[in-house]
Amino acid sequence: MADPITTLDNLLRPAFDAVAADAAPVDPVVRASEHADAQANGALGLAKRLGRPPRDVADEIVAYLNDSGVLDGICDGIEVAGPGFINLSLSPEFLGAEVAALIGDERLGVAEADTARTVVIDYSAPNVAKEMHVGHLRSTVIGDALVRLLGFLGHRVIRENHIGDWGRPFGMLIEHLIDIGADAAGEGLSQGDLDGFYKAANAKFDASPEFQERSRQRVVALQSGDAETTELWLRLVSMSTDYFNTVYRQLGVLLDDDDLMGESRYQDLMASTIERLDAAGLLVDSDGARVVFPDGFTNRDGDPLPLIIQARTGGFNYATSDLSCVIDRVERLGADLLLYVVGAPQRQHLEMVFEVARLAGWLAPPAEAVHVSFGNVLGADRKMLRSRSGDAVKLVELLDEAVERAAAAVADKNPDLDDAARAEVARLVGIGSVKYADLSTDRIRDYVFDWDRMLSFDGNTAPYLQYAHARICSIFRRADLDRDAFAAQWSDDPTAIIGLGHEAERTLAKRLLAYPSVIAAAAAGYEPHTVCTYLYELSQEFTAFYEHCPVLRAEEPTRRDRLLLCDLVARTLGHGLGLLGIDVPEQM
RNA sequence: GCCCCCGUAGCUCAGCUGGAUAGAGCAUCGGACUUCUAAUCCGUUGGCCACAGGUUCGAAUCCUGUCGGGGGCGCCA
Repeated sequence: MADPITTLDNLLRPAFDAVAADAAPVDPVVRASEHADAQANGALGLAKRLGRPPRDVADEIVAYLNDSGVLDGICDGIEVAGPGFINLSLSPEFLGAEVAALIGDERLGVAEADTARTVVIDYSAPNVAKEMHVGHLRSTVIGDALVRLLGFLGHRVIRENHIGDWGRPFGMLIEHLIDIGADAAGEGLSQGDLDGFYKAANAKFDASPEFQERSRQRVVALQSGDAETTELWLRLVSMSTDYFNTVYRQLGVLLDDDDLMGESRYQDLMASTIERLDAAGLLVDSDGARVVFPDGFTNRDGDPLPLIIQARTGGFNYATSDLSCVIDRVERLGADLLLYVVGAPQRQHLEMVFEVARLAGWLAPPAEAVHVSFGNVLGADRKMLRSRSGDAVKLVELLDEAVERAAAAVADKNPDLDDAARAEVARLVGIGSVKYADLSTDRIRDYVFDWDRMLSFDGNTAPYLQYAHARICSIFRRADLDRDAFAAQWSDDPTAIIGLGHEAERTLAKRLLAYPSVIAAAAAGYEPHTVCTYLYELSQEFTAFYEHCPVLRAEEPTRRDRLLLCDLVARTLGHGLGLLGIDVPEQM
């Protein structure tokens, strides 16, 4: 029940190698094809290497395949076309048996990774006492999808939420907390008015030299571990993280308090980090600051660009913190893959941090660090998405609006649902739409945020996929069949080969079998949108099947086979969306 | 000034480890509801894949340059 493309690739290799008749192995280059079920393109490259006409080489490979019989029962058509493509048609029996083998497989054909890695995924990272806005949406949603995806492949995944809970602003924030009283502050913060709190503190800081001085002293007290200051700081942090948790629950991501690894957690490691850099001979004094000059980075004037480890004032900065973080993840957690789900502007900084970590020997193969970068969320004007007031859009308000809009759509389209069901569907569809819109385009690009498009039931959207799933559930409800029980009934029956008499069924079977390849590709590139594209194609092919192939009214055994196909589509949709952190409704 | 990312249909996007006439959705126009949810489907129109070179039997895909958009470039995080 592997992807037939993979199966063919493996089976064709010996034939290509035999015709090549030398030691170098040949890639058959098997791809899905419009002209057949699959095409092997490798003969063209091989012909070049052998200095022979491509069609002759292709013919010889086909002859070898026919003589050896390796494709007997698998392919019922092998022919050379065009300049030397080898077109391969899969036999219905083979496809039917392969797809039937998925019925009893909870993993839908996806094997666990050969070598499990320990992966730290750094994502979300909101700032204490600051509102979560759309800027945090992408990191949180993409990171969550990667957590689920890599976890499913059997890797040991460690979630880390590197919240901004330390640094200069905290003197100001703590003093403001004291001024207005912890209870009043708690009330405001628990209601989600984090921006109000931050802005008030900031305004006071700008206006009052006396407040500035208090704030400066408070930072010193915080850094020196003053008990009262620490207690106030902890209150501030916990009020904020409580708020973050409500947003995470609303959004449906896995992050919780156990994943918090804020900047403050690395403060005690900083001194030794600097010592180790010094011992490695990497530290250089530059204008009174202690820096490292990794190769390949230059500043405006073309001079070497330093990574500043310790400022002239003696203070540490985020480079130091990020290096300590690498050490912690590799040495304490035993990670061999560090993923940073961080916006594209941080690229140079992260590359410098990674390079210095390599120079210091902290990031030695097989351990590696990857910047999983992403673009901005844009408004209709193609500029950074802003609220009407010009501020960043609050994430909670965005999510509330998504659910409201979905509720209106559901009420309009399916008035028969009762209030509770409608509210639940609206939640799944609304939140799912926002997440899907974020995940369904190549993350490296900016994307345009458009309510109407993401909530549309047409096109590559969450509602379209969710609707396909709901329709399948509806078929089983109509037949008074439990999906799981029905699948279980046939999962161990080797005679339950699914008949694929209609082209739409055949197309669906091939798509279902391609799931493992898609998951592998998505994981290899840290690209959730690969899964989205696949699920959309699956949904389109399902609706074509739905239009052309009656399920319940079909004669046995076609009825059974179509029900099994429906179940596999529903499971694949549910599973794939699940990997993206999106839930599927039973009805819509 | 240097570096990075992006540029595919009117709009929003796939395709980019090179493969046969470049795909979806929206929008346009024309069809399909006594039939498992028409929240759907089918058809139609629409492209010098930013531009110019190069590599190759073959380039949207790889290389170089140009143009356009965005971002980064020493003591904030």
